[in-house]
Amino acid sequence: MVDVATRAGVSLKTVSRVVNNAPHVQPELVERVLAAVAELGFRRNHLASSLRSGQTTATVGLLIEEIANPFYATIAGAAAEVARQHGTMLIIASSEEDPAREQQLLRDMCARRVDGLLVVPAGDDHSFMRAEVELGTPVVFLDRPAGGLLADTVLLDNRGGARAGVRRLVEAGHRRIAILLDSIGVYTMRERLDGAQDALGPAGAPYDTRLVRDGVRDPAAAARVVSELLDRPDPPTAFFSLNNRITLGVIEELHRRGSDAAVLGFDDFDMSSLVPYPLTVIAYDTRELARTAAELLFRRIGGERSWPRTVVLPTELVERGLPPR
Amino acid sequence: MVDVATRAGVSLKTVSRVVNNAPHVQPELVERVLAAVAELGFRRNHLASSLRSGQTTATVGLLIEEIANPFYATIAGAAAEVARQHGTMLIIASSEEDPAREQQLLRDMCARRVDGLLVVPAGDDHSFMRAEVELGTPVVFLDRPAGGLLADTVLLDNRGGARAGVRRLVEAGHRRIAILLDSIGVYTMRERLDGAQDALGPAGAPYDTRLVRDGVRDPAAAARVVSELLDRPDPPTAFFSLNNRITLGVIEELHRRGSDAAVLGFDDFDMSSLVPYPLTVIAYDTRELARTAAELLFRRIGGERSWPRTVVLPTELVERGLPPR
DNA sequence: GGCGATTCGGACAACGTTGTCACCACGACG
DNA sequence: CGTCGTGGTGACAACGTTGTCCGAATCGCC
Repeated sequence: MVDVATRAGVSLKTVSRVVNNAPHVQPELVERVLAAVAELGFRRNHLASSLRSGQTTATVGLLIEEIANPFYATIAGAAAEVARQHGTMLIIASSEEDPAREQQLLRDMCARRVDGLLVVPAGDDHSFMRAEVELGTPVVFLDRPAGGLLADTVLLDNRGGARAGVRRLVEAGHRRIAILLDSIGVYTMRERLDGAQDALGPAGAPYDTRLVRDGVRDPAAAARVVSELLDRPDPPTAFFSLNNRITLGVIEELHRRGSDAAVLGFDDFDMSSLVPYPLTVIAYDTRELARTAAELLFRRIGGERSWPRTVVLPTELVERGLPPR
Repeated sequence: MVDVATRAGVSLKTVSRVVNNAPHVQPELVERVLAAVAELGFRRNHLASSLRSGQTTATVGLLIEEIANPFYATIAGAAAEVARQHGTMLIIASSEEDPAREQQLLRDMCARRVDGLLVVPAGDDHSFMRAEVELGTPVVFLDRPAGGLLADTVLLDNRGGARAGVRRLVEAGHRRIAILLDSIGVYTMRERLDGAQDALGPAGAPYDTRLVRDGVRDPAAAARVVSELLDRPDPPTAFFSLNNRITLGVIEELHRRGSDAAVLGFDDFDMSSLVPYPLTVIAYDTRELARTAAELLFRRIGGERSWPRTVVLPTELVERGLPPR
């Protein structure tokens, strides 16, 4: 900027004013400065600018589990769009479900003085962020609640969705319903399982722990579990899979065997039209989840100081076929 | 830092040394400083640090078309992983295929003084970046080449892949091969089309422009085009779709009609095992594409000064069935 | 005990920018 | 004719950190 000022024959400050479109600068000087800027290829240093003027870096951080996962990619896309509308850049980092890494990444983002944070929590204790939050960095949690920290949160109605889906299975006459899940350690899984339990008991369909299988990590594992369950003397007539990776394996195995068991899956499918099986899913709007969280974040950044709130977004039961008992 | 220094009863500089793990500080003073840091909740300001020490911000920019698209999400994931190995954060932005927006985003990232840029180009003129590149910001282009700028580039062998695939169709006896593409304006599409042309001519299979359809944006459009082509008096016996969105629509329509035409698709499918159709695809390793580009970028950031190079990664023909003519 | 070498702390400036304030010229107003 | 306000400009300090350099304390050695 000093060089630009020298070249244009004005003071440093005048260059600053021109660069920031400040008023009260003679049009002629503006011309000269802009010419010098162009000639010297001057680019304003955003770091120095943020440092000096203090408050805003026009950057927000997004912490998710894994960028390549379509669910998180959708979240990132929606968050990036909202950020862009606010003239803000997005720093994205993956915790890979590792609480230690989550903590380190969040600290690093804070060190970069982001204006705010959007977090899909991995760990279950976020009290280490209390200092930052109290110092004024807004944080919005999404998909899962924070642990040990009062903050804005946007969730899906996992429990209600599971309840509605299982209720539907029961209405169709199913009583022996197998439930396959990834990991009971994950909040969303617990909620979905609780929802299923809510719907089973009152309906006279026992919640049979022998039909609940935890630790189903991938489609292949799901297929094996389905196979094993179908070989029981009293096989389930319906399968509720708690995420779409599992649903995929369930369908493959049922299809392979020519079974007509009903399938209910949490999470919708992109290519559901191609799935060779009548499939009912509990769907939700991932973009809406991220958009809601991001908009809440920017309201906080904009200065909104109300009490932290938790928003729960609805799920929808999408029936593409449901074989009765 | 001043407060920490006061509290620990040392000078500012000593705090700086402790915070940066510099040698030659008495263990006892280190203790005191760390205690003060903890008590006051001090966090180093990464902005100020980068500003002062000049060169590195430990941040790189990634510019893609659209985060939510699985192809770009995979790229982002791989790039983020490499970045993490280098202790670097990733700023991700979407150009949405808009050259003007691409330019603005790249400028913005440069203003943030990123250490380097990973770019999937949207526009076809990147000469506006010459100044930055010459000033020392390394840039690596991936998936598509830059326009009007000499820079490192990592590409896929689109042309070779298409050639091999179409050659395979021809070997299976197909002569009337329809080709469906998104937009001829996109580099990768042109390359794939050229590859197909390479393979058709010499094989005595005419490159029939009536069987080439541009502007097929989504699965529904693809299905309509397939339907129309099949209704011709002399329908194609094989379909080559130049991206996987189109492949999806082609398969849907063929499946609906019970047609036994062959399908060759560029891009692999996640759920190919569920696709109710024998499908041959030209596959490639998206993660490898991004990893190669990112590693090249970090070598540049690390100071490698060799002549810019272009790396072309191979594609692979994956046959999951190919009905003969 | 004197001397240089080693070790470590601290004062100061600088990174590139912007906020504050002061200044100047000019016209308006009493 | 003097004062006041206003538009236009610049000098200076400050943001939070780190590199440079100087000097003080300590140590070993002759």
